[in-house]
Amino acid sequence: MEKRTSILLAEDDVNLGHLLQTFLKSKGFDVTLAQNGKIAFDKFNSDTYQFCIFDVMMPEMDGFTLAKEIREIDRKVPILFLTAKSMKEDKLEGFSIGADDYLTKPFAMEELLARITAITRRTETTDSEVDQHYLIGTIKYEPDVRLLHLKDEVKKLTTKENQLLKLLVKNKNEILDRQATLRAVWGDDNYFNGRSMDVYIAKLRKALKEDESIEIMNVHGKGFKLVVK
Amino acid sequence: MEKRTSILLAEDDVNLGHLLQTFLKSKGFDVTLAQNGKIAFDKFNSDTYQFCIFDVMMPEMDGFTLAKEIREIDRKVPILFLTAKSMKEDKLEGFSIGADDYLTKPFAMEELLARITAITRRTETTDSEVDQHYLIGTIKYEPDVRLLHLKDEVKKLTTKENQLLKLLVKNKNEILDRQATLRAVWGDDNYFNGRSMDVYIAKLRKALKEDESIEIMNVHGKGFKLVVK
DNA sequence: AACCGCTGTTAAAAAACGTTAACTGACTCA
DNA sequence: TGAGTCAGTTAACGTTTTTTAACAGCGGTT
Repeated sequence: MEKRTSILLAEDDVNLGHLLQTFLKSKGFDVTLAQNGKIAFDKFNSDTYQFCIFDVMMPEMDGFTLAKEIREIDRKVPILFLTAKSMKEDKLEGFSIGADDYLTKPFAMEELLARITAITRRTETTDSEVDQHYLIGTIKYEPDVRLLHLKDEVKKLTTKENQLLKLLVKNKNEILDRQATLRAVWGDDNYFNGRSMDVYIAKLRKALKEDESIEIMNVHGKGFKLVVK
Repeated sequence: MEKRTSILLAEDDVNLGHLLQTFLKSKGFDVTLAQNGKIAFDKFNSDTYQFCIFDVMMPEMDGFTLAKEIREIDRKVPILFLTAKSMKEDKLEGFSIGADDYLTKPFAMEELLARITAITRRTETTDSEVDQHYLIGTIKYEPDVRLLHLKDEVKKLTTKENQLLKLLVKNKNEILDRQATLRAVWGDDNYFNGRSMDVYIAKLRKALKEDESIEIMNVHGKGFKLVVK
């Protein structure tokens, strides 16, 4: 079976949105269209994307804010901004957030395609296994199908377990920020969601405890860190 | 499992950042990318790195300031600067801070690699065990897993105990500056954090007291010094 | 000696986290 | 339609970690 690069496209202009979606699909990409930043953020956190294209100006949540939120939990996924303004400050702000590229409207479709392929070629050597799977110590983990291959069982993870573990794994050996995680997985970082997250951390620890070398350690006041000795 | 030299790369230009990250990863390094100096400083203080590459010009906190802060608490970790300017004053300022090398943009990837291997070869003789562990007198200490191997117990250190002890050990036999430590571990050097630090010094003294030859001595008004007789 | 800022230590208070179990709402399926 | 299941949240209780308070001692200065 052949899997394709999936792109998350956040664009509030429905006309342009559909146009781009149709074009990119015809070029062999899986394209998910989100009407605004909030929807895009939710989609990013519930599925897996290899690439992001964000319009800068959008209702609910603009492209910059969206990118900032995403960068807190994923420092690698390529982000390309679309903007009507060509102001340099905008560009600077975008790049300091962690943009990989920029395109000023109006632009040619082929131009967009060229940038996407340029960026994906750059990143695909290292990690971009399109069929995502990880090894946590000796335990195989497939986030896309939410499966954890234990010694004598294949454990099916729930949505929340999977979202949380995916973030931990993507940020292995680094601190996964508590607030950012709550916003990404629970949508809001209030007290109760915090407690809920702690419950899920306990569940994951239990699920992973068959491999002694795996530890989800707490960094007081900051977040959690997945370490494998 | 095989552990690799981990590099902290502070670069605000995401294009270049990813490019370098990808390249260095392909060459066998663990590379953590930070978008600006502040993020880099936090990462440096919560994880362990064998090498630093800092862009000089960055938002939030520039490469020189970052290096200065780090040099106050770690005088050994190799720092290599990337700069667009080739001005001699810059070079001088960088070297006076304690830079190990310099690279002026644009540069060839292989050039960077050559400098890194040159520097790591130079320093690895002394201490660079990639799998970090220290001996404080007779007590084994593993900062990455926050463990202190005492005579008849393996003590788990808390986040703060570990951060503080790591700094003391890295600055063994030298004065660990009070203000710099507070900024590194507590983020701010106000009065209460100072008192909190004194409490933690007391805790560490208690934890290490089984080995009579270890002493955390105070240097009035300056800071603390870990000495092993 | 008298003073004042700095440090040592212990205890209490306050947050933050760990864990288990009860609860809730949604869905399933006889 | 109503018992059963399941994911997720909330409650409850315990523990750990960190901060703040309180008091005592120390070091340098005048």
